[in-house]
Amino acid sequence: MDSIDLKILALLQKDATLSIAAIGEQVGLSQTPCWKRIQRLEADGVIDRRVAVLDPVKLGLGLTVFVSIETADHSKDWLEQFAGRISAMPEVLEFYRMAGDVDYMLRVVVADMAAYDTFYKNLIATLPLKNVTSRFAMEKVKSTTALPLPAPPPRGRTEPRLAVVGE
Amino acid sequence: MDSIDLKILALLQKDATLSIAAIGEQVGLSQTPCWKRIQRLEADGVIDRRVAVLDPVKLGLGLTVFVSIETADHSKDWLEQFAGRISAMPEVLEFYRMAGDVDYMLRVVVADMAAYDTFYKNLIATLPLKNVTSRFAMEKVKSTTALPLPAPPPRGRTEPRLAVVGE
DNA sequence: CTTGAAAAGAGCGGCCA
DNA sequence: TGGCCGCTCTTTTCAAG
Repeated sequence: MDSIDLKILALLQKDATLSIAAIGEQVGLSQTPCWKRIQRLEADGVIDRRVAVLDPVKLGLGLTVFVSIETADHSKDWLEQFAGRISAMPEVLEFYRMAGDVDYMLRVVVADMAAYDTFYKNLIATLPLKNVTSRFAMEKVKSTTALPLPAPPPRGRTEPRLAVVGE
Repeated sequence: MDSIDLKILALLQKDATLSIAAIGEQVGLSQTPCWKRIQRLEADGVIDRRVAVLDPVKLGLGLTVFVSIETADHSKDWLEQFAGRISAMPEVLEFYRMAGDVDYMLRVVVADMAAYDTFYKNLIATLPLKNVTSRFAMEKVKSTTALPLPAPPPRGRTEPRLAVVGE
C-alpha cells in the first residue's frame, strides 16, 4: 500500500468509470502493473465494491432524517434482534452503535414526511425503545462516498510520510 | 421512469460492474434497449456517478463521528462562509443543514481520536460556533449507498402502481 | 516495471421491426 | 419502443526485456 495505490484509490473513489489506461497515465504507470494493483486492491478488500450513486431527489426521495435511539433493554439477544430488524429496513442507509447517551444513530432516506411517519411507526412497533429523536435535514450541503485519503505529497522534496495501514 | 428503469437502477446501485448484457437479462431486455435506458438515466442525472467504495478500516480510518453544530451567527454571508469551509474538509463525508435545535449535522471519518482532535480544533478555529457536540460511533452495523427504491411488484396479477417521479 | 500484442468481452451505433 | 448485427474500444492475459 504505497503512495501509488493511494493515488489509484483516490481516483477510483471519485470515478469508477476511468479506464485502466487513463488511471495508469495519471499515476505514471503502464496498463499492466496498474491493472495488477487494482486487482490486488480488490482481492484485499480495500476496494469493497463499485456502485452507481443515484440522485435521491430525482427519485422522489427528498427527505433525510437522522434518528437517535436510546434502547431500554441491553441484553445481547435483544440487541441482535434489534440490529437485524433495523438493518433490514431499506430506508435505513446508515446504522451505527454509538458511545455515550445515544445508543444508536440512523440516517434514513424517505420520500416525504408522510413516508417518514410510516417508517417511524414501523420502527417503534418493531421493538420497545426508550427514546427516539428524529432530526430532519433541510438541505444537503455535501454528501460524498470518498474517504479522506492521505494527500499525495504536493510534488516537491520527498518528505517523510506517515505509514497508512500496516505497511 | 417505469418499473424496468427502477429494476436497472436497483441493480446498478448494488453493483456497477454488471455488464449491460447481464442487466438486460435480469430485466428482460436485450442489450440495445437496456443500454439506451442506462444512457438516458445518466443523461437525466438519475444516475449521478459511478464510484468505488473503499473499506475505511483497511485504510486506517476506523473512527466515525456525528457532529451536531449550533451556529451563533445566522446571516447569509456567514452561512456561506461556513458551508464553504466545512465542505472543503475531506474528513466531512456528509454535511446537512437541519431543522430544529441543531443547525448542522456532519458525519466525519478519521483515523482515530487523535486525528479527530486535530479535526475538531480545526473545525472550531475556522469560525466561531455556539455549540458543537460530537457523538462517536462504536460499531458500524449498516452502511449502504443504495436508496430505497420502490420494490417491483412481487410477480403476480398486475396491480396499480404508484407514480414515482414525474412520469 | 515496461513494451507489445493478441484474445475475449463489453460498449456503442446503425438499421429494421 | 425493442431486437439483431456488426464495429470499436477496453479489459485481460501472456511473453520477453
